Amino acid sequence: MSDEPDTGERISEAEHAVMTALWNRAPLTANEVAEAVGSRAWSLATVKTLLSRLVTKQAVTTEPDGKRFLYSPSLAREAYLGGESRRMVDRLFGGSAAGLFAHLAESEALTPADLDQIEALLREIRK
Amino acid sequence: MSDEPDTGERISEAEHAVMTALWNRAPLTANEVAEAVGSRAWSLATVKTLLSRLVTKQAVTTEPDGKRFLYSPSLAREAYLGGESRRMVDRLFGGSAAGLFAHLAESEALTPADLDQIEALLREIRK
DNA sequence: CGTAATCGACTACATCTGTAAACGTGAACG
DNA sequence: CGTTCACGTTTACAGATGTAGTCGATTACG
Repeated sequence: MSDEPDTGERISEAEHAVMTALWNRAPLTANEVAEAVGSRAWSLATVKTLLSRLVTKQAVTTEPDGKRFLYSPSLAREAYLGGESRRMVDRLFGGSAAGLFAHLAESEALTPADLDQIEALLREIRK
Repeated sequence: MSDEPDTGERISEAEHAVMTALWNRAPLTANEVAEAVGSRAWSLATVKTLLSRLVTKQAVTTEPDGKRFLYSPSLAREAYLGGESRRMVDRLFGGSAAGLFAHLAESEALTPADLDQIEALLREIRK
């Protein structure tokens, strides 16, 4: 029904790490992605598998570059964050962002810096 | 290292639905849980499997009641929400709650009611 | 008492996920 | 020109998850 980045396909945690690398800098070769996600200590094979799966899920596109491929994110980071954070707020707090906020506040999960920024954002919105 | 509700074991989405039923009202029999999560249209067998897995994960405890069991949440809702929301904020927003908030704000995911509540909470915290 | 209903426990099985090796092919190098 | 690299593709496999059927014991009903 459309050729947009398929938002319906769920992206797993490991895949998300790959997406993050590509969101930070793209296009990248498989090797570069492997380096970029270095913290995970994945074998190159693993990274290739994840990239393939992401291509299948249409979250990443490829562009031939000589004998290899350059990978770029097709799914925008914003769209992904939007979907995921909405899912989470829905699932955990019945869709109430205020519920989430209340929880973070109660559990001391908010740093003073967070509070300042949030306050500033609120003022901005209310302006 | 402790006999507390095992926070380490991840709870899946389906399992979370069961936990929600138990958090809303407990103890419940397997049948009652099945009714409580009615929206999911699971067979009773499925609910029983999920309950078993939750017991294994030590997120739910049982108490014999004649020939059957009464199930109660062992893992507190607050603890679960805390863990999950933290995970999400870490994963998606590099640990910045303000980042999450900014995203929700930008994507128009905040209702006026949310804004009011958050503002009130902020004032409360700052008091 | 015998049989049916009820329960939890065990088993089943297709997907998805994490992780990676094996394979085939074309390019680069000696 | 043959062999080794470098890549993408295919295949593998264990563990988690979604979903549910089967089994054995126990209870309740007739």
